[in-house]
Amino acid sequence: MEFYLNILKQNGYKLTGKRKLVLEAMLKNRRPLTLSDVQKLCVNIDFATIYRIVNLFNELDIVHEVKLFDKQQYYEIMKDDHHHHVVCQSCGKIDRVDLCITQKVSKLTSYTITNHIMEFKGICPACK
Amino acid sequence: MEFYLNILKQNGYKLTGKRKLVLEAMLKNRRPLTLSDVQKLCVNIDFATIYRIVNLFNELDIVHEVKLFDKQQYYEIMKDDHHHHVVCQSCGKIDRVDLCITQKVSKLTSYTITNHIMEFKGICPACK
DNA sequence: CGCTAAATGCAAGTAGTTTGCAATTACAAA
DNA sequence: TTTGTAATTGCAAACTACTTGCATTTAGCG
Repeated sequence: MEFYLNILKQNGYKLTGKRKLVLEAMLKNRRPLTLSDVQKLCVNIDFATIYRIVNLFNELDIVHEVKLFDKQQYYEIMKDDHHHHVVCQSCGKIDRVDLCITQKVSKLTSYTITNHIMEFKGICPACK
Repeated sequence: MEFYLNILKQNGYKLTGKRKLVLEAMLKNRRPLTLSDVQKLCVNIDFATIYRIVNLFNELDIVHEVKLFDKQQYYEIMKDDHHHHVVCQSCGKIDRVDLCITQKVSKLTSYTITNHIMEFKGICPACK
C-alpha cells in the first residue's frame, strides 16, 4: 500500500480517500477486474471516478491492462509478478500462466517489444 | 474462394453477392481488419450486414478474431497459416509473429486450450 | 483555518457494436 | 423458367462500455 501511495505522491497526485479505496480493493483482489468489478468492490464511488482513478493507476504503471475474450478491458495489480491468464470456458475460473516470450519475439522480429497481450481460454482439469 | 463458399454451402447458408464481396475483400487483404475496414473495402454494403457476415464467417471459422491494443475487434482470414502480430507503435506497420505456445501452456496448466490471444507492440527496426 | 488547484459526482456524449422489423433476394420446387 | 418462401439485407434505433464537460467538493500547502 505505502509503495503505491508513494508513486502517487512522487508524481504530484493527491492521496484521496477514493484513490486509497480503489487501491486497497485491487490489492485485495489480484485478478483481472473490469471497471464495474472495481466499482462493486468500492461502495459509493461514481463510475467516472473509478474510470479516472484506474486510468491514472495505469499511466503510473500501478495496474496493468489485461484483455480477455470479451470486449471489456480488465486491470490488475501485478508488481514484480508479471504473468498471464488462462480462463476456463466452463466454470469461469482464471489461473495464472507463468510464461512469457517477449524475448523470443524480439529476436525473431527485430522489434523492440514494449507491450504485449497473451491470454488463453480452455477447459480446466476439474471441468474435463 | 471456392473452399470458403463450400463451407457456407455445407452449412446451409446462401451464397449471396454480399457474402462473396466480403470474402473476396478479406482474402485480398490478409491482415487484421476492423468491421469498418471491411466496409470500406466493400462499397455499398450496410454496416449491419458487414457485421452479420463477418460474425457468420467467425462462427464458421472462416475468419479469426484478433485483438490489438485498442478497443476494436479485428478479423483476419488465416487458413492453414496460424500466426500472431507485432504492431509498430511508431509507424503502425504490422508484421507476422510465427510463434505459438499453446502446447507449452497446456502442459503447464493442465487446461485443454481452445482459444488464445497473443499480440505484441513495439518499435520496428526501421523506426529505431 | 482558509485558499486554491486538484479531485469528484452527475449527466450527457461517443464509439463500436447489436438488434427488430420490413423489404429484398437466393434457390428449391414446380 | 417462373414462383414461393425462408434466408438475407438495409435502415433505424438500441445497447454497452467507456469518455468528457462542468459545477461542487476536498486535500494539503501556507
